[in-house]
Amino acid sequence: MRYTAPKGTHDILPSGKDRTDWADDITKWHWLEGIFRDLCALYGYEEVRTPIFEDTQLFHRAVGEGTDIVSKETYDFVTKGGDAITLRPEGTAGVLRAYVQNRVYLERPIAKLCYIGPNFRYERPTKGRYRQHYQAGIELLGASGPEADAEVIALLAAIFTRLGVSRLTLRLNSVGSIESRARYVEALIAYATPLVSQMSEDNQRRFGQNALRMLDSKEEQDQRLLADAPIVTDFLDPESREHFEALQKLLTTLGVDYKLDPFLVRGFDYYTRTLFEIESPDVGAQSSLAGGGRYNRLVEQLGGPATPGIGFGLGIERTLIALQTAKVPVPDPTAPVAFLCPIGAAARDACVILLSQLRGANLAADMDYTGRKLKASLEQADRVRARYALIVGDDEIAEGVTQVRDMQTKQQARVPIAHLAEMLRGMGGLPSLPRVNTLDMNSNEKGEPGGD
RNA sequence: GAGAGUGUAGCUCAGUCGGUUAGAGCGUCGGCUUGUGGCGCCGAAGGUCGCGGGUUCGAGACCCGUCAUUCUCCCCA
Repeated sequence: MRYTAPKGTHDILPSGKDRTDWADDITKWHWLEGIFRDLCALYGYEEVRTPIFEDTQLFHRAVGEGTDIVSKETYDFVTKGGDAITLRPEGTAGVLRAYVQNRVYLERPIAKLCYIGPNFRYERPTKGRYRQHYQAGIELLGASGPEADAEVIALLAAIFTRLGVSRLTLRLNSVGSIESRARYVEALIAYATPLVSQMSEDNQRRFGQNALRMLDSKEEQDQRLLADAPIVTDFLDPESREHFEALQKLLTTLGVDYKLDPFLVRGFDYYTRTLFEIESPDVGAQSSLAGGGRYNRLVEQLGGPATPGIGFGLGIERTLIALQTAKVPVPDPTAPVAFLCPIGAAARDACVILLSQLRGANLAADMDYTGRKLKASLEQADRVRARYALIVGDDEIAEGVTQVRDMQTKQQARVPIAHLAEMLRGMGGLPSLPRVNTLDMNSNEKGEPGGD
């Protein structure tokens, strides 16, 4: 019996080869996560980590019983102790639960939180859709003004800018308050009632269950029938309208491009007012890379004080697929400064000690353990893209030196072991250049810092 | 939940009308210097042809089943 990863899950592996999918390549993940974390710090968002499972009721209440996610896509189960728990299908509910439970609002009237972690949905996997997928997201709690919306959206846009993706669309909509949305849904149902019999099977079902979602249909007949449907934004209450208009002005001021889309509807019930989504043409049918919106009643619903909030979630796998398709350049993973190439058994012993000393001096180093010929060790040094190969044979041991070979220039120098760490650190980019008398190691390229 | 496609070496894939010994490129390992890498040349290792059954003198190929996987619908990140 050979085991395979469960359906809809995937392994993320060391990269090296560009043949792998980026969504399976750990260096791409590190890169993306690094950009996300840097920007969160820049915008003042602090990380929180919450459990990957919660009481089933939390998700059912927060996300909405009628949504597809809850009605058919959650991983629900009962523990041995009889508790009903659910693997989290999205990030916001758990973060808000933690916010309320720990009374974070008492210390931080404005709480700016970010998170990154796996979510689970039981659905049929396709390109860019996984049963276990990762999202990076933020939540801004306690601020109701349009500036908060603008900041959250600007941060999202900044992530993609820094990643280097273009070819994206930011779609923007407002569904208004719960009351104005209800009025709109009523009007929509009134409009659709005489037409519903001509609509697709799916939309007939939605008509009864979640009329708003009819707008999301990709069926041509549905789109035609709904072309003259009432528009959500015409039903906004005055405050929501003002908020929405102010947000648009702010986005324009900030240079964030967006496209108004009154048909944008999202899968969670908790949204109020602002809704947005980032779309890419590069991920097959799963074009939505990130999405979010405002949820002014959710904290209250979860037992906290009435607190406005807004946030987004960004699909990491999907974003990586889009980056790969768009051939966005990604920095290489860091390489060791030194790779030790021992010649003979005595040299191997000496290299083990030397290796340990280099690492103790905070220099990324590695060595050949296979006992192969020097040629093969140098090939290995080349393969791991080491900046220097350190060649150690009986001669070098006798003299207390190593041959330091610059892998780019092929220049070599005998360097006393006592000076090795100092010299490598200097060549790693720091100022203190060694006074080694032999060949000049003229480094016209400034190397990648060897350290981390 | 529904539909379609694909499973041959570590990876990407050829394999004709069913024909006897299973193919290439890349990768890996070794040789081309006694201790000097990238390019090139030579060589080797590596296969339950996803698995089970069936048809046939003969199956990697055809049929059935099964598992895995990919894509699409639904829905979402």
